[in-house]
Amino acid sequence: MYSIGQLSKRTGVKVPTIRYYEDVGLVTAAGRTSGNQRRYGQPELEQLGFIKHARDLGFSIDAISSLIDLQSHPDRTCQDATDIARVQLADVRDKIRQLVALETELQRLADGCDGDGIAGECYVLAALGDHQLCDADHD
Amino acid sequence: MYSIGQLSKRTGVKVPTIRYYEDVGLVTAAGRTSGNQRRYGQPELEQLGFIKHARDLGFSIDAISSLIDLQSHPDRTCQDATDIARVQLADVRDKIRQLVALETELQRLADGCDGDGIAGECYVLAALGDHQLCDADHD
DNA sequence: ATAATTCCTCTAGTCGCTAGAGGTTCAAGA
DNA sequence: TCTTGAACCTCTAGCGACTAGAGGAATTAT
Repeated sequence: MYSIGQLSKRTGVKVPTIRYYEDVGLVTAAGRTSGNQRRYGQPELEQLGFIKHARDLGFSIDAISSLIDLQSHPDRTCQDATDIARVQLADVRDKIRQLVALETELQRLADGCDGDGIAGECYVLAALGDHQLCDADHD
Repeated sequence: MYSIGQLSKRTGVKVPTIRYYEDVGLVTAAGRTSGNQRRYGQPELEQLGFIKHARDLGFSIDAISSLIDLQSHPDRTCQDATDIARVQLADVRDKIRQLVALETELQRLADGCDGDGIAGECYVLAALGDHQLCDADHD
């Protein structure tokens, strides 16, 4: 049996976060000692590991809920889980695409000025004020 | 003179967001008609464009505040503005690095299962439950 | 003049936590 | 057994950057 602190150390999920997950119903309420402290077993450890991994991959709490539902209905087809992963993948690719565009512009921004000038003629400020100066391939 | 709605259309910043920016002091409070409606001129349009552009680039409200301070003190050196941009650039690169790692794993996740199986033996669910199955180059 | 649209303020909600106050329980050493 | 100190408990409030909705007033177009 693990206390919430031990569970936290083993999974890397912070204590208040575990309690938060219980609050929002992502994990089922843990058993308690006579003194009202939470106690966890192996299954809870594994489930929290699953959640941690999914959160690290950027899945929303909602998406993770769906995945957990799937786990507890193993007779349902795998399609749903794959769909959730694909949506997530598309999302990540979109973010990458956007960030790379931003990287390019920020690079030009940071390079355009050697930092020696005065703010009145600063390229960074000018570029931010005038979208024309950038490649305009971001939003 | 523009109403808040016209300003919104021209800048692409939503009406409630403009009011929010005024609330938190990012833009100075607009002038009002006798009927208490906000009215804007060209300088406000340009400043909001600046803010929009900076937000699109991922600058925080705080960072933008600093940049605006710099604009209004054009005698200060450009160094500060460049620093802000560089920090932002480092941040973006870090995010890209992380996302690319995630992309790789999600790709494998989405590919591992053709969606025809049942959830009980779904690769997505298994992979999320067992970090061993992934390249472990993310968090 | 009237009707439709836009505007106003205000409060509360979103997401995924995080921080802090004030109090209780547990585990280990003396 | 007692004591100490760490870990636990609940509860409320806060973060960033908005977004939504209620209820009402002003503006604009017909």
